[in-house]
Amino acid sequence: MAKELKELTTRKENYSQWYQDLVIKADLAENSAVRGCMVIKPYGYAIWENMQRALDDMFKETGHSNAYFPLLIPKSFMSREADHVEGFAKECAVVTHYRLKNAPDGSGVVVDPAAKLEEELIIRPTSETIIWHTYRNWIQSYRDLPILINQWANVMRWEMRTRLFLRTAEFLWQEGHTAHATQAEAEEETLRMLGVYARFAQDFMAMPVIRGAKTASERFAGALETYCIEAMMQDGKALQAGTSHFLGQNFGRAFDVTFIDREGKTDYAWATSWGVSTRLVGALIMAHSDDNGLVLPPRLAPIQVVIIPIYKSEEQLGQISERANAIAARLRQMGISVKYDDSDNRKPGWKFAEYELKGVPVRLAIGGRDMENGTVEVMRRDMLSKETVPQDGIELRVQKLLSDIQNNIYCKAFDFRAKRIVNVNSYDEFKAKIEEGFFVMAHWDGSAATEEQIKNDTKATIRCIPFEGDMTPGQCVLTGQPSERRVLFARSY
RNA sequence: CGGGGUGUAGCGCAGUCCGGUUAGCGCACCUGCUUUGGGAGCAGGGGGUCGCGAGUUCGAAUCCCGCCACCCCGACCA
Repeated sequence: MAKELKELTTRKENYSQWYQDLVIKADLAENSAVRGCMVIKPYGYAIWENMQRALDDMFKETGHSNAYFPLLIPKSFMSREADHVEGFAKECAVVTHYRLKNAPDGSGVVVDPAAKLEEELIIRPTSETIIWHTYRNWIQSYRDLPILINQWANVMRWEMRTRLFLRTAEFLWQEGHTAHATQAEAEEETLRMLGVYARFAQDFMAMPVIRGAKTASERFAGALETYCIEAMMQDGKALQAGTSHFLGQNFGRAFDVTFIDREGKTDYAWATSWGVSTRLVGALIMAHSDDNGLVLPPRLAPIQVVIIPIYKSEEQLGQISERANAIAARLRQMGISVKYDDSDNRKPGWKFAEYELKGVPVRLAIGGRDMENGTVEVMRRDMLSKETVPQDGIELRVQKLLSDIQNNIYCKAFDFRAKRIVNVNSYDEFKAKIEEGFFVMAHWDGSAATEEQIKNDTKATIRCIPFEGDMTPGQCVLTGQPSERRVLFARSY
């Protein structure tokens, strides 16, 4: 195994340490000088850009448009919706002044007390309030509805503890905010977008997810119903990978957004909001990586194919480059992103290890032997297996391989999860399986008190009430009270 | 905000207990030669407010006092 990777703690030893090291070694991101904020480096950002592109296409297909709303939100907006303010107040950064001045004693700059804002501004932790304030002016009639808008933005939540990509004080995300004339339409939209997220996770991230509803205590602040997709990381912990909220008329009422319906009656608009964030990059890493580094699904990999020459002289490099560039050009014509790495300050072995660390799905190596035989060595990252094949027809072979890899990574993640989901019927078994890192399907009596008790005992929370699965009634694993159906418990990030 | 830990070259660390030459090692970087099919070898070279401040001392990375920053483990969360 590679030298530098040996320095990494192994996945089993300390998973979260391993994760952080990997993010840094693979050059995705680093901690910044600002508390809890992250610098996303070019390679990490490229993954996010690929995610953005795919998601944005899906949003367009479902009729949404992008727009942009202000970063700063007047403090008073936050208090318009009671649950919303309760949920977010404790993690808001607040702008109180608009000017600095030189310190009288020459020690630097200080906040100018004379420049105190009459009303403080909140750095958005989410944009429901500013957006619904704006929608008020956009909506008069049912003919103005629905409004289907998405925003790509940064938000800030002053979290106590942060972790690269998974939880940072500032993060990048998209937030969809829609307004509808009827409850049914808004509910449909909520579920439609949850479906978009689930498809994105499975088809692009190669990450199977469980769809379901949050319990009342885990609901988004101000929502009537919160749906989510939950994914299993390789340490068995759950990661909430996306949420979609049915907000009812709460924000319509709070911001006085009314419209005249077909019958001429006035009603409040119905709302949804939904979002995914740069946390997905963290999810991608934790779902697939192995001890050699990242394993990126081809559909999101910034570099899908890397070509590495193995040469003994400048002259030989010239010949290999000619061949490699021709292959690269044909692959690019097929829409495949290719890097030809002929840098001469690294040896082939170093490059092999480096691109494995970075999760490049396919590696082609061409050396003197291959030039004589008309072959190329193909390595697939997901299996770490190599084979030597003819250069003729390599493009189609690579194209097929990329799709095989995409598929295989998904299957691997799916199998991993399947082995770690279990039905349990006793509290002892429950505790044991949670401790082992399982997703546990268990009966719950529906009360917040039980949920809380289980969380205190085991650190496991109800991740969701799944849409699919065992619907037979039973008895609560803690209290023995009647339960309509099993729900999903796990420890989570 | 509680409990633990760490600050020494771009990165990773040793040295601190028990004060004493010019502060050291690995990686990276620069130069040269040999190498190149799994993280190359040799030789030479550059790079340091030892987190900050104040103290003890002939002498402080090391001891005392104060401060700051970051990391890990909890409580909070996309």
